[in-house]
Amino acid sequence: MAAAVERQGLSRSIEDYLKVIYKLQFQSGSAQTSAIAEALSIAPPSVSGMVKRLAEAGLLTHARYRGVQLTEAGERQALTMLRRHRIIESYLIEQLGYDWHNVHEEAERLEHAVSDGLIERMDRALGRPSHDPHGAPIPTAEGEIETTHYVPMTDIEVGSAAYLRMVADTDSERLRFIASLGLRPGVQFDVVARQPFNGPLTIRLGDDREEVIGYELAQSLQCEKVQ
Amino acid sequence: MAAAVERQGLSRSIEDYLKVIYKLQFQSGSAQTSAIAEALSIAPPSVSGMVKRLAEAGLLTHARYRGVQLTEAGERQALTMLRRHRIIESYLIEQLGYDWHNVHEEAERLEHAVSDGLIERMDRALGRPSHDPHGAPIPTAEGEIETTHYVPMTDIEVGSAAYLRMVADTDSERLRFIASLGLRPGVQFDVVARQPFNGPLTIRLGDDREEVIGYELAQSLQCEKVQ
DNA sequence: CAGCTAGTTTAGGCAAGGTTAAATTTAAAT
DNA sequence: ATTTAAATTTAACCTTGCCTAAACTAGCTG
Repeated sequence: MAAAVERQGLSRSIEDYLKVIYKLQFQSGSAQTSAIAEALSIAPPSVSGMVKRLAEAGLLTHARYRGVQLTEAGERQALTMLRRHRIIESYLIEQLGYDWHNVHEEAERLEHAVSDGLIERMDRALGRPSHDPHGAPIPTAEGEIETTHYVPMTDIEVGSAAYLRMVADTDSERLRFIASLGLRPGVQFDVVARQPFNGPLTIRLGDDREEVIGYELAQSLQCEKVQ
Repeated sequence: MAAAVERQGLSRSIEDYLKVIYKLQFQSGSAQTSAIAEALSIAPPSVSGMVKRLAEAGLLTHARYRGVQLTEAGERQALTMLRRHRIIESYLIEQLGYDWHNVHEEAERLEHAVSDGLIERMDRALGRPSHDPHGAPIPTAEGEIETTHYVPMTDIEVGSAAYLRMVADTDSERLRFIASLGLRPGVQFDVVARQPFNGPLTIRLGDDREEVIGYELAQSLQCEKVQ
């Protein structure tokens, strides 16, 4: 079973698989072949092949025709990748003048090339942040991560207040638009109106400015209700 | 002939080949299969195979059983890699507290992952240096490079003065030792004595401190004579 | 409970970039 | 002018990670 668990240099591909599987498991509780393929933009049979190798390497377990489950070793590695990605994004924004919306691609490449030592130095230079600029929690070097599940903005009732906590970092155009509305992780707002049939929400921000937000966009904004 | 010259994403391997070939050509005027293999720590037949592909891609020309010659496209790409490597090393040392002797390996991985945009930002943050901390010239974004050939310390006559200009960045232990002697690019010194039969040199530094330097080490220290 | 569909896996291939062993060529040395 | 040693190339093969086409479950639906 636990064949070559403790190897150091996992390939770029393997690192990507583990990260994607972790995210799928976190979101929907399971990771299926087609979902992995979709997320990595590759064909499903390629996933079947890789999954077999990852299972042999002890990084995940696999029940035929059912999904896939990361082992502890696999999850540890996935969290390492998440930590790298989020620290790199933070560093590029804080220290090198990148914008919110154009760090993802750069981090996606760098995360496979940096050493733990470099991540440690970046982390120190940043003052050991707990979250990245998109609001995503940064796993610790020991592999611990805050697992709060926020709620989409569409779940906030009219009349109640909430904080915006997290936005997905993957879609550059979407991020640009979110920023143009003055929305950032941490801002507080009230939902003042919403239209039926998955219509847009109207929210009021701290400076009494009101913004209208389409349903789909609102779904992607992870929030926390004010008590 | 000039098949796929203008492609954007060259593989890691190809980038390494081009860089190594450029360095060999610069040092000894030619790049032979075995020298390339040696520099990349791979077997000579692997080089033959790759050389064929690189020639087809228009990155170099190849005369059977003779060496290899970069084309303009190949040289441009090699200089891009050199620029990346040297800016990354500079950045790690200046901005992230790395030491002289432990940046090479990290830069060797990062140089394949960074975008031109990131290099530009690092360059700006550093104040657009002309040389890296080992004294190596940094090619411009346009692919121009200072091609001064320095002389090894062993070529400085007893009694004359010179500047240390450049040290190789590849050997970590050697760099550590060089630093411990107080030697850095830019320091001036006099050669006060040398033993025959490739024996050690004695030099005097600015603060009148004298140091004895073995022949082999002295050969690796690139210097410029004071007029 | 039989059948269909969607999702998954197997089979067979391909390209990149390595390997070792054998054949060639160059160039140096008798 | 040969011979020979060293360097180079060719041949045959391996691994990784992807592909398409075809075969196979699982589980819903009638």
